[in-house]
Amino acid sequence: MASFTVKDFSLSAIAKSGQVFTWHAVQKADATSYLIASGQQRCLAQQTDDTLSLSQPDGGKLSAKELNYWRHYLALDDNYALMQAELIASGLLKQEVLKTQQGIRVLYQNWWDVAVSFVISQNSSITRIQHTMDLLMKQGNPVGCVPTASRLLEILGDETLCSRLKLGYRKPYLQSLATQVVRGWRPLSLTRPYAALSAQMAELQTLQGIGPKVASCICLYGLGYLEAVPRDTWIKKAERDYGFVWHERLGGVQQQFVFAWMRERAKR
DNA sequence: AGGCAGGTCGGTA
DNA sequence: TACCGACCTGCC
Repeated sequence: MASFTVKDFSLSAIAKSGQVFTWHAVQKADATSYLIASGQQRCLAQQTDDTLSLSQPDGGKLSAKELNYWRHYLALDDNYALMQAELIASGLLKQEVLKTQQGIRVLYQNWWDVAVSFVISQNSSITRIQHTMDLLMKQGNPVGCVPTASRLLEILGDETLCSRLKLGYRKPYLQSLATQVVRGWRPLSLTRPYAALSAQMAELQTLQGIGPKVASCICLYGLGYLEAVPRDTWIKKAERDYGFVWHERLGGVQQQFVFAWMRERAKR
């Protein structure tokens, strides 16, 4: 089992931050672990204070290559102290917001996982999204991962399997998306590394069921555009009620803290 | 019980 | 370009 020393990092805060639906919490005697899926890979992550431990789902050792993959996925290479300092210095984020939301990171997820998750997320609730994703991932190959595009088409075509998912009007969207990907469609930035956000956004929105919100999610969570700001109901409320404006380079990171802050204060 | 939920689409002004 | 209702269905 590999261990990292982390600072101001929190698996549970990330799990609750609404950016990822491919984690599965596993309650153990002493702590909470998370089974994490990304693409065709899975790992087990556990945190005790400043120690983060990563292993294979069965507890086995991860290879060096796999460790690199998960280290990047979990944004362990990003300098959040610096990014937070920049956001504060810009005047666009108050210390008060950061203070109550320590430990959040914007993950570097697999873009397909994000696309599927957030097409499903539209006009739905977080608990329902999580439930649907859990069911869907049981049908993945390997089991526990988001189904590949071709596997997804099989599932959607199987009345028995599909009816359990209760996708509603999102089903044709997923069908169309998966069909495009099977035909070889890929996000622009994967073939042209420095594609501008606006170009990538426009291209994503040509797909059925992907509007500005979902496209932003794919850009931020799945393609590494830290400037992309998904404007959902919470963020629109933050703009309206508190006048938030987004940092031109780190708007997506800023948005993630604001989102958590808004949801937390709504509980009171 | 009935409205709402991390939106998108197609139609209208 | 901007706004509006419809939309599957589970959950509170």
